[in-house]
Amino acid sequence: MHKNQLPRANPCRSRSKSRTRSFHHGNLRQELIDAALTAPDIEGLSLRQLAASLGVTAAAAYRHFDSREDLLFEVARCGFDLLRQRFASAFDITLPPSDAEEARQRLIRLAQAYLQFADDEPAIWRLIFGAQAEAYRETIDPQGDIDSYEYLPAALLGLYLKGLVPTPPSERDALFAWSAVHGAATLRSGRVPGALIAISELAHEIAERVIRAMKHP
Amino acid sequence: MHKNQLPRANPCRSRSKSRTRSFHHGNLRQELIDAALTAPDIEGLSLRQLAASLGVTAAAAYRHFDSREDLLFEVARCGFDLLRQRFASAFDITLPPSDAEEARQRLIRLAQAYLQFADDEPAIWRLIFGAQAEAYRETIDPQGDIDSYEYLPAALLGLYLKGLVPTPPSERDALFAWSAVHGAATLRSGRVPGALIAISELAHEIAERVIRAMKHP
DNA sequence: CGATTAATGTAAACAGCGATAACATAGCCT
DNA sequence: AGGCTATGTTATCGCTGTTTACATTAATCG
Repeated sequence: MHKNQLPRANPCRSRSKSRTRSFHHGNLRQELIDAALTAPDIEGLSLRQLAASLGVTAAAAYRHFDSREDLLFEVARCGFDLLRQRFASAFDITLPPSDAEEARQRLIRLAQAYLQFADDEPAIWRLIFGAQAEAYRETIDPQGDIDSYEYLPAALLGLYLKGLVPTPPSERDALFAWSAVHGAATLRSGRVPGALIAISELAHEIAERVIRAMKHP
Repeated sequence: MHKNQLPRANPCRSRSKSRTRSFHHGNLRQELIDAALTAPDIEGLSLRQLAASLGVTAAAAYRHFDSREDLLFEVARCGFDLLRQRFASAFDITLPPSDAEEARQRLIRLAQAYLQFADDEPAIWRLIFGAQAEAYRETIDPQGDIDSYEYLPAALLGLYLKGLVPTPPSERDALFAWSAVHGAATLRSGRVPGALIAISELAHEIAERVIRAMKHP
């Protein structure tokens, strides 16, 4: 008596046009999530307008979500997955870095992925790191095999393995590095004056300083 | 024909019970702002409930604010001022640091003030650094003589003056330092696992690393 | 195949919201 | 005293999230 045995394609950002045929709808639920993901202000979304934009009544959405909050929660889950995918294309976490230079590049590319995501998807960024983010983050378990939180420690460990820093990275090293990147992304997305450097440059800058801060214990 | 000639006490967090006597109200406007400042979820506030909590109709609020957004804007202004006051009590910006140790302490205390504010006033923190923060920050000019943005550069300059770092702080040094502190505060307020160290310890850690990152250009 | 049932849509209603307009009164100024 | 302005109230509007009752489609099963 499980809830859903439908062949609902990939859970996030499914490209499937569904069965397209004139069924009631096909696969609302995912289309609602997808539509929300592309909205300019996700948290400010009106459920009625969202439903209407898909040619459907607001009440129809309640066949798939308990409440507006529940919908936003699922949107956040997909948002997290999109971020994780960006991390995944920054470097292959299953392989160790080939040399010191690649270890450094991994950190830079990770920072860049973070900053670029905040830039490309400000609405999603605000949703998953904004006001109610705790609630989401505490309850969301990773979609794929690899947790997003593993990438940064992995990158830092690579620095140590290739001799760029003298000691194995501690949890605090990771926390500091994450703070620096997250803060930079936040300030940038908030258009704080002075934070508007080019992303690649900013990523370099942060990575270099993070490494430097780890050099002398 | 200026808008308000009333003796409305201090603009932010006035303790005045107003004229108390049974006038229509006394000084709504400020009481609305004050009540909003102490709400657990400022952005989610209902203007009607807020007004009702002061024994007043919602429409009354529109005698003092153009809209709900306008009210939140003023609340944010006061929130910024509260943060500035915390900075002001971290150190006296009008005096140079007495020695190297005090220069270091200034940075630590500044970071601590930042983190403590996020901890003490999470709702205000979310309001002024949250979703629509850009709009607020772009339009709000400093209440007092000294802009909040001056403290961090001043603290970094102190490091240089007392020989703790070899070069004068650049704008990027300030940006990186701010990113680190802001990111740490954000992760902490978001209850990110691992970010829940004691504040004073965290402030130390960040300050030390920021200094370290500035040492080798 | 045909009937039952579950899944999924609509329509109508509710209270609460931000906002506006019309009206009432308290307190100040001349 | 008389009038003006500031500040409140009441009534109303359209929109929101949410629920209820009903309709229809698609899947299941004897």
